[in-house]
Amino acid sequence: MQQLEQAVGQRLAADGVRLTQGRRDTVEALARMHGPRTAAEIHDEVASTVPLSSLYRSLSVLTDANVLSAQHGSDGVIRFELAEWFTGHHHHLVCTSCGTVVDVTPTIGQEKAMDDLVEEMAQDSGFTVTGHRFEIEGTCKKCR
Amino acid sequence: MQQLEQAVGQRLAADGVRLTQGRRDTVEALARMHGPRTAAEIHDEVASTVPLSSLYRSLSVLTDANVLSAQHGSDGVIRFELAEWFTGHHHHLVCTSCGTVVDVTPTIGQEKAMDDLVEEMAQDSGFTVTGHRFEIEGTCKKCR
DNA sequence: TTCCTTGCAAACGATTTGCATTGGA
DNA sequence: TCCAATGCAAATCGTTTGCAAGGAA
Repeated sequence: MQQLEQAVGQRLAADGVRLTQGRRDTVEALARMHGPRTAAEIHDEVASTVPLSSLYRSLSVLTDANVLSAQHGSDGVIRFELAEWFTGHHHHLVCTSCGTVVDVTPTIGQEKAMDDLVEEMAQDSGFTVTGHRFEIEGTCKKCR
Repeated sequence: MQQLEQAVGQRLAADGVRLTQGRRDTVEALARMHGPRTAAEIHDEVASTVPLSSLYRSLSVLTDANVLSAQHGSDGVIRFELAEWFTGHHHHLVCTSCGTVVDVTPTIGQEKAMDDLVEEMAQDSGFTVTGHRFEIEGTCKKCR
């Protein structure tokens, strides 16, 4: 966990901002939680030390510094998680009923197949491909 | 356009709701606009006949009836477009610089490959897969 | 009549911001 | 010291809703 903290510190420093206790708590909570979480969910974990408005500010700073990545869910709420340089490349399974999001890590073969698809499909669009987002929609156990 | 209207009428009827003038205007504006549009953008087109709150209600009814599909953008705003039964199944190429969105229609083979990937990746998640969203990120000609 | 629909204004809820205060390098 | 960071309350803004009036079957 110290190495995570150190890496976070460096990324923040590169942006000219500090790694404060509140930000440390936020990153740690998120690391503990595994997967995308809303500000409210994170706040439940750090409420005693970080008020909601400060949490939002931390999340914003951390996302700018590429420590976290943010995704806007279909329920209109933003979910945060550790960026891929830490968690590894992955995709999301989203429950269209309750909004729950679960990480799915593709095998090398799957990712290769996906990259090939991406290249093929973008072929004559004039775009330079820089990445992809793949989201599997479904209904989770609880909602079925 | 009459066939679109008829199909819309049927879908609404199946939900026990009416195809009113406001809803007709909304669908037509969207058909004219090609691609995902926000409520505000649609409202600009129909402001003289449909107040914003009614527009939101129409969009909700139309989405429930599967006449439209809604997507939550990375700016937290909902964008609506004609559902795929009308536009055909497709994915989006998004320019991460200017936000431009281009439709990409996969070939049968590509879509098959994608479906296989989806099934594989969702395998032991406990989710019942209902669909997928695939977004290719890149830089468009203009922004390069 | 019986529902569905509409318009307006007010309510909501997640997120953001102004401002005065605190704290770390 | 100096400027970023914090805490609180108030403001934003897209979206939703209550309610009374209007409309189609």
